[in-house]
Amino acid sequence: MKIGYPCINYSLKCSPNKTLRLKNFNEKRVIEIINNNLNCLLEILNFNKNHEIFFFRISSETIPFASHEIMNINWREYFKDSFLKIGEFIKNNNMRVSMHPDQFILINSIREDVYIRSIKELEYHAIFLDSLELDESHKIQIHVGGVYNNKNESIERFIIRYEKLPQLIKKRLVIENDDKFYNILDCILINKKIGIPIVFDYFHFNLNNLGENLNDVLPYIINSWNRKDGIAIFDYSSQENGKKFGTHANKIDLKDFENFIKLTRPYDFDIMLEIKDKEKSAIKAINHLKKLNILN
DNA sequence: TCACGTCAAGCAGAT
DNA sequence: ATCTGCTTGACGTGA
Repeated sequence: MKIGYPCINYSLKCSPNKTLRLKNFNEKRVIEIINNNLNCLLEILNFNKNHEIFFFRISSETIPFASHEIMNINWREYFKDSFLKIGEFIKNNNMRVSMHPDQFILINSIREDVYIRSIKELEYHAIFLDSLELDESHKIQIHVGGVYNNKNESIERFIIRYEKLPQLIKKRLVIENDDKFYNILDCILINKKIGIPIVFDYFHFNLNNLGENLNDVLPYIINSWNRKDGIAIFDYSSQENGKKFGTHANKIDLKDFENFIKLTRPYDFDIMLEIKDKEKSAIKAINHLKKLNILN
């Protein structure tokens, strides 16, 4: 079991998320920014190593405009040395990383242009992880997508398009149950047809379910991950008190976290903490699991 | 230097 | 038809 957090580290001064506006795009500037982002990523991974954090979500913004037609540098080649260095660091320290493209990535979109752009963006994520020379246990997670007034057809479209994806994307792509549209039962249904692994989002499960039991769905989720995929990935968050239902917590609620851990025993999986204070909660969670003798 | 409107991209639901 | 949340940081213009 590895514990991780997404994209940013507030304890460090650097940002791995620097970007630039499209209208200000120029080659020199974007190279500087990518350099900054990659250096910062390595700095974060080093921080993580020092705090025994072995799971991390890499920001989709690491290479700004990577899949945009304006991108005129061969970034894979240009930053080859950095990629190899970062990849080595991840492998040498037995870390796992993942990526999570944002809400514009919809392979089941009814709009052809959105579908095409989504594939390009997924390709960027896949090439990024391939450039680090990481095996396919390092995943790219997306939601199933839009509903477009017909869920069955939209699931069918997802399946058909998934089957057609290039192998470099397919080998890394995993789906996550979301808070509004595609619940865990939908994900299990899709997994049964195409075998795509399922990221189980515990917070979304609590927000969006049809009354199914956690214990009934857990075996399906765990088994959706094959040997080459690594162990399952779970996303964890809890409700921020006093905020609108569905708002992610600012800091970890250790009691709720412990309850989640107890409810999911004895399964083993890696946990991405989607909590706003990032590394602080990850450190707390790890310490807590050590106290419970779940981590050593 | 600072504040604040805006940023490549979609969808769904509310107004 | 238009706005807002998702989820949040960071850019960069204008004062």
